[in-house]
Amino acid sequence: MNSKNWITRFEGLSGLPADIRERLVSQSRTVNVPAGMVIFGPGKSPENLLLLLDGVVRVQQSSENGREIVLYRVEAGQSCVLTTACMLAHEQYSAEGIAETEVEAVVIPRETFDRLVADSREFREFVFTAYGRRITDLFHVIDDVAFGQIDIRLAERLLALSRGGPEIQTTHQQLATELGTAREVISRQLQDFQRRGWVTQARGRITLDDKAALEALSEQA
Amino acid sequence: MNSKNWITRFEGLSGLPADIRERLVSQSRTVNVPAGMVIFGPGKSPENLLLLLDGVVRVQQSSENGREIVLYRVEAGQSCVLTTACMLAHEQYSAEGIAETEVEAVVIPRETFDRLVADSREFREFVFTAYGRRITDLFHVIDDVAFGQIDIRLAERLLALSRGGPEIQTTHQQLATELGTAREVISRQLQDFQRRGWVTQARGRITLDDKAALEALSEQA
DNA sequence: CGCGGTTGGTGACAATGTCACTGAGAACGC
DNA sequence: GCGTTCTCAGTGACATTGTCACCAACCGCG
Repeated sequence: MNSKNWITRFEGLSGLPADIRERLVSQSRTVNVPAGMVIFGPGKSPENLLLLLDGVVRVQQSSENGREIVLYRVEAGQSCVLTTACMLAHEQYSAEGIAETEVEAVVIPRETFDRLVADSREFREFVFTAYGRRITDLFHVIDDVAFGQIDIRLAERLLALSRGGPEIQTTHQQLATELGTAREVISRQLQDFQRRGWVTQARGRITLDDKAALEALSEQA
Repeated sequence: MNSKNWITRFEGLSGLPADIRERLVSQSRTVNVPAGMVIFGPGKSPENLLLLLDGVVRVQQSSENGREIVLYRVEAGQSCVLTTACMLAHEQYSAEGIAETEVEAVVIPRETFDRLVADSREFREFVFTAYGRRITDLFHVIDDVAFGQIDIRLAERLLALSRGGPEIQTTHQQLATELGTAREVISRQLQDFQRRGWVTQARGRITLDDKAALEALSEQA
């Protein structure tokens, strides 16, 4: 990614006036982060706003007893905005962000971010729109966890993780973390799906044989 | 509330420069809302930022099957910031805000809000700090719902709702809504607490007889 | 007083989570 | 190759929480 035209990759930024674009580009830099790296987390508060050019960042929360739940994912073309609230509020984030793949991102320093918010209505709109989406995501998580049934949630998540291809590389434990439940629960549900011929399992790998059926189930939500 | 000095009631706003304070006061107005009124919700997106002078707004989410859960409360001296993300993002809020008591609030129009964010670093800090708190609240809700045990959560909530006095005016159904669970679950837990001598129940009313015990339980979290 | 709506109690059962343990593959060193 | 060790998955027993159907006590009101 050597181009200065990364701005065009962000829907909400394309309308920025030239001088603001100039500042965005000149006062930021791009970084590459290896897969698996913890980008921010408890005790490691984010000092910058990240705009993802490539890769995926998974944001999850851990509880004391060791269980975890995935809150949302930040994908290429999106930004880690929620961290800005924490970085400007100097507050401790209880969630952590992990590079799920190799990640390439634009780093905008706190100070630059603040000035852009001050100087550009379009940038403000970009930021608050991104906030709105994330907050909606969080509401959805709460709804799911509080009221959703596991089989439906699992079907949904399998489809979301499959992304076109029919095969998913994952363990039961990882799926349990996705949904904030226990591994055994996932194992049983997957066996149920397998009995019905909807999926095939192998060690560390799940094949979706009947996506239509999974979709039908997930739409009962 | 006839005073123009409501600004002093907001921690984060006291540092605003004189001209900004002037604009805040002149371009806003105060409203009084009766208890029980729905301030915003699905199909009724908020058009303004609210700063609460007095009273409490309860923000909750409802699912299709009729169950509900309380997300957080906005109290005097706080603001309904999360609505700003939705109002600027033109996005549909799935949560609703209800005046839990009579409410007196300052109304800041969208346009004024946007300009204040642009022109004042202190105001930006105020806004993002408020965001940070709310988001932390949401994380806490997710943690609770996903991993918390009911008895502990109920004890916590009883203490939070009691606010000094030992008595709470509420029904089992309302408590169920607080925690996103079913009435029967609350009924059983309260009976358990009663058997242990921690609370006394009457129709629509609960007395906390042994707060220490409830606190001990809630701190097992 | 009787009536209807609200509130709370209860038992049976379903769904999910917890615990303890087993066995099957994969990875590694020798 | 061969065993050792670790990760991953399967299982039964049980605890907790949620669902359903129903009843009883209480309240306000005509």
